[in-house]
Amino acid sequence: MTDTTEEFLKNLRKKGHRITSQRKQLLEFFYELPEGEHLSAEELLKRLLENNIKISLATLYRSLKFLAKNNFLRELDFGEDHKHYELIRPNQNHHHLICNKCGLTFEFEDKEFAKYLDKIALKQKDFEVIDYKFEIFGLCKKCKT
Amino acid sequence: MTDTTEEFLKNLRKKGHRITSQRKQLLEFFYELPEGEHLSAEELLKRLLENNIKISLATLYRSLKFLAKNNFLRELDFGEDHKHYELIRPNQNHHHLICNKCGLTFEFEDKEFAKYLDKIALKQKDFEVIDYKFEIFGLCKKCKT
DNA sequence: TTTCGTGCAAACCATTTGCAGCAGC
DNA sequence: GCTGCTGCAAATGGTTTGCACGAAA
Repeated sequence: MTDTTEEFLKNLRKKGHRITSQRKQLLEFFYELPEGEHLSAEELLKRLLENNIKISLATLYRSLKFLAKNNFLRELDFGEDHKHYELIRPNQNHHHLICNKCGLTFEFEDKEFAKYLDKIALKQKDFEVIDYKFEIFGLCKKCKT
Repeated sequence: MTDTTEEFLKNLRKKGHRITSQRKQLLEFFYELPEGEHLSAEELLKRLLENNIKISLATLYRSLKFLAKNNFLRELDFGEDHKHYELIRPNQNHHHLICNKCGLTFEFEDKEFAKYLDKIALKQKDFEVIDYKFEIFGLCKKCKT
C-alpha cells in the first residue's frame, strides 16, 4: 500500500469512519489502476471480482459516493447514462476529450491548466476550491471525416 | 425571434429535421432566459407550462437531447441525480462553481479561459473541439465555516 | 402523401434504500 | 457491546421507448 493510501485511511479513521476490507481494497485497486482509466460502476465490479475482491454492487455504489465525497475519487460524466470514476491525484494535469459521435475518450496533458486553476481559486474570495471537472467535447479523428 | 434562432432553425431544416412548434418555442424560451439559469427538465416543464407552451415531458426530454446533440444546448452535471441545461452562447465566458455541501451554484466570468481553450483546441491535431464543460467544486461562503 | 415528431403510459436501468446480520474498534 | 458497514432484494426516479395519432413539408 502506498503512503498516500495509508494517510487517507488514517484520515478516515480520524473522522470516525471505519476501515472495512471493501474500502481498503477498493482504494488499493484505484491506486494500482493506470492514470488514464475511468471505469463505470459495472465495469469496476467486474474488475474487482476478477481481482478476487468481494464486494456487492450496493456497497460499491455506496463506497464510490463515499470516496467521492471525501475527495478521493472524481465522478466523470461523459454524456452517457452512467458515471465514470477516477482517482484524484495531486498535481494531476490530465483532462478528457470526449467524442460526441463514437463516445471514445482521450486524455490530454496540460501543465498550464494547474496554474490557470490556481489563479481562479485565488480570485474566489467566497469559495473554497476543492476539485474541478474539465471535459472537452467534439469529434475524434475517425468521426471527423 | 432573434437572428440566431432563425439561423439555427434554417440549419435544422437543411439537415432534414422538422420545425415543430414545440422545438421553436423551446428554443425561444432558452434565448429569453437570463444567462445564469440552468434548469433541470422538471423545472423547465413547469416554466414552459407557465409560459403557455404546451409540451409533454417525453417530448421535452427528446428535444433537450436533440438540441444538445446539435450543439445548441449544453448538458450540465452538478453532481445531483438530474441534469441541467443551458444555452450555448458564442463567446461565452461564464463557468460554474458548485458547492459540495449545499449544492448551490454560482457563476464566474473569466475571459482568459476562452484564450486558453483556443490554445488547447489548436494543439489537438486529431480532435475537433466543439464544446467543453468546466465546473469547479468546493465550499461556498456559508458552508466553509 | 409520406415521414417525422408528439403524447401517453409503460418500461428501463443506473443508482439508492430498508433491513437483518456481521465486522470494526 | 455498540455502531457503522455490508449484502440482498426491492424500490426509486430520472430518462427512454413503443405505439398510434397528428402535423410538417
